Amino acid sequence: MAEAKRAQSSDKRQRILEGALKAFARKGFYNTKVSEIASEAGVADGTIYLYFKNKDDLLISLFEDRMEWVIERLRSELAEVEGDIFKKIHRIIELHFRLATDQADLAEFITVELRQSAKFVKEYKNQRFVDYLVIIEELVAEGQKEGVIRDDVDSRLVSRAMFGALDEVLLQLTLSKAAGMDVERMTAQVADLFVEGLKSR
Amino acid sequence: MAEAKRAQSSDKRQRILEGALKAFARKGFYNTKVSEIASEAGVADGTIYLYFKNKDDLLISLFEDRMEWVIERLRSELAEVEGDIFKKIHRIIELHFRLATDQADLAEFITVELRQSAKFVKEYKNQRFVDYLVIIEELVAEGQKEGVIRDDVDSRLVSRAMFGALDEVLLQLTLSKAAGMDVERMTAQVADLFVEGLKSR
Amino acid sequence: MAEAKRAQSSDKRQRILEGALKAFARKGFYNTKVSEIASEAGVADGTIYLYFKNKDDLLISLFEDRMEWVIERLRSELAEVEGDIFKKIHRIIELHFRLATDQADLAEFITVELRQSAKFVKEYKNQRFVDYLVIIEELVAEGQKEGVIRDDVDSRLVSRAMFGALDEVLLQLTLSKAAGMDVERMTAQVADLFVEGLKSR
Amino acid sequence: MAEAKRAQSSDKRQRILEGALKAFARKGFYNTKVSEIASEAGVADGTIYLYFKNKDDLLISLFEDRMEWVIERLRSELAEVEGDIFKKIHRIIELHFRLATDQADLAEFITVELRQSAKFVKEYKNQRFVDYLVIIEELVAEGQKEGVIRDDVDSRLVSRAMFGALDEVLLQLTLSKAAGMDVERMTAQVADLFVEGLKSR
DNA sequence: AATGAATGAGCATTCATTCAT
DNA sequence: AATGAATGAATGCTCATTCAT
Repeated sequence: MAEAKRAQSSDKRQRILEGALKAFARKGFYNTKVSEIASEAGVADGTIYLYFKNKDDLLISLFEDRMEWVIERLRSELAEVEGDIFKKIHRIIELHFRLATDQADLAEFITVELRQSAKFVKEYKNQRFVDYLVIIEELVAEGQKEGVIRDDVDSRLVSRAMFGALDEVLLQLTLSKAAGMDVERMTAQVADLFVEGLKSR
Repeated sequence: MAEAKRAQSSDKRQRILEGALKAFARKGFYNTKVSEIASEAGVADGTIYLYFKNKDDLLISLFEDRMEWVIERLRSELAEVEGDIFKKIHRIIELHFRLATDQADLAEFITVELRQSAKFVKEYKNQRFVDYLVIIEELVAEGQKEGVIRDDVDSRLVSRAMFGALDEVLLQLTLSKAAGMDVERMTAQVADLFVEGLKSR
Repeated sequence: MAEAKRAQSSDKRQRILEGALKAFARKGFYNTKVSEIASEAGVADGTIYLYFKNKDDLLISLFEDRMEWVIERLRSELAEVEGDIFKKIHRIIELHFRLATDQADLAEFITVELRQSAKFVKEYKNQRFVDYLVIIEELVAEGQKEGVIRDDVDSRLVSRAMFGALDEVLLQLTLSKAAGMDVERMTAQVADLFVEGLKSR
Repeated sequence: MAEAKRAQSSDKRQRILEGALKAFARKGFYNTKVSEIASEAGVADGTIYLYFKNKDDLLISLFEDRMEWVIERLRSELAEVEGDIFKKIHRIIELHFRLATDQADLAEFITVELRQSAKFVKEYKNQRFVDYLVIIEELVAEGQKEGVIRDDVDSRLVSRAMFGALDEVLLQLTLSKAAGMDVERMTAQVADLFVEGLKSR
């Protein structure tokens, strides 16, 4: 019974997060009413406040939850990659772009809301996002140690630049839902761009 | 007299735009009250509505105005560059990053608000932003025609990726106001990353 | 419980309508603030919008509600009248004038706001008001069929004229709150005026 | 020159009054912006305040001006009437209804705004309107003295009732602009109604 | 006298949050 | 835990009026 309850609770919490994701993706944080999230989640308005402190907290929790999921997936996929650093970079890019098709709402949410949140939900240092960057950063650093990646670039800077590039392209992918983008080709091109840019010569 | 009046009007419009830029950069569009913009600009609340249809229009007009300025500056600086395509790409990056120190408010505004606006002010196709991308795109295309840039990447995709990278790094520069950043070094590194990535081999 | 809730809701709705009636009667639609209605009704400002779409809708709903009540009362009183058509006309007039003393606010509201509403809330065809007119009209038509009312007048025209006369006198009664008015005498005189005017000879 | 100026001034004042009449008739007092009146009159917004103290004063002045004109016309037409009191009553009614076709804006304005003004522009006792009523009242009193009108009705009450009847029918005429109302027939019927009602027997 | 840009008080409406049930 | 009716602070926008030119 205790588990049942927890399961139920957790189920409700998840439904609220999903509702919020859908709504935020569609209309953005500021244009989404709490009541819309509630109705999307199939719960009463007040119920949301049993699981989240307020609307801001809901946004933050959503980041935590989804970024955690993304990072976990990234880590596990990277672990599977056999081959050199550049293969891994390729995989990161592929995974990033795949979001646009696999998880359109999530892609839209991250690309659009990430910046707002970083800036306006002051007390919140988006740690998950930092984690994501660190994965790239460490990969680059590793490549540098191995000598396959040039030494004259700052790995943090590179991770930022790469994330920015990926995110912007993802945004484009997401917004222009219509066009039959060839995700594979895009992945190949962007990966190649960075790989060539990063190679030691 | 007519000119004086027009000058004064235009002056008031400019002051409102500046007030809006400052306020939006500081608190974001949704957290900025019209009355704050007014007081920042030193005009009455109602005066804003003599120059702009509503708060949304003010945001859009601000984009138009500032992006136009940025593009103009980019064009004129690019025209001055002597040397090959890669020198020009270097200059674009330099100019982009210089925003963080020269025009902190503008940098903050563009990096944070650009995405929101692209998405929620649906009827507004941010033409100026597209213009900016096109400049990069054309540069890449030109390089491809000349044979110095690899042929196997889509110039539009590259322009997106590059803009994303620049913007994300700029955001970082802007948020971590810690002066410590060596803009020149960053410019050099990012430029080199892309140049190497783009070179024909 | 469901009934209790509905009763309470309906109670709140009624209180808002009463508050609106009082306020509109006192200061007119345009000079009444929504917050005044709320405070008169003992609810929060926002609560009004749970029951009415907006201020206009509140006005219209108030008409619907009160005119319905007036008409119901008129119908039931007419049903009680024993005697000829003229007795019934007498009763209509009496009832109309009695509003001034029995329901001063309602009288003031109807006499003053009816015209405004008819004209400016264009999409609203004040059906209740038409219903009221029709009652008079049918009475006249009935009298004509019976041969006791002259045939050479249009019953719709007469109903309009009679309503106008009653309403104007009621307005006077209402505005000059000086109690001195002898409602019975007025009723007698106006009734006699119309009865004599309408009689077949 | 002085006359020219005065003429010009007076011309501007008239144009403002005409603009106000048109605008008020179309949209009512509260929904008409001062700037709309100004543009209708072909003057600047501020100019209106050279001729009228404020928007209320403009409304009052418009009443004064137009009612004065109506009364003057009524008096002169009544003076022309040859025949008994009842002929004169007939003429009053005819004149009243003729407004609907001759001066649609004025008719609309009077029927709709009269009541508002009576109630909400507190300091203003609409003397012109009272004058109008008095004309009817005196006519009735005269008829009573002559013995042709029944003695048992209060002439003030009758004047109110008659005005109300006329005004309501006029309102109907005005609002339903479409229907090819037969004004003459209506005049005849309403006049006959009151004449028969008022006759001594 | 005339203008119309500027003002700023005023107000309808929204919506995150609470709390009695 | 869950509900959803109720709250009331918050704010974008309007428009009568002013006043420098």
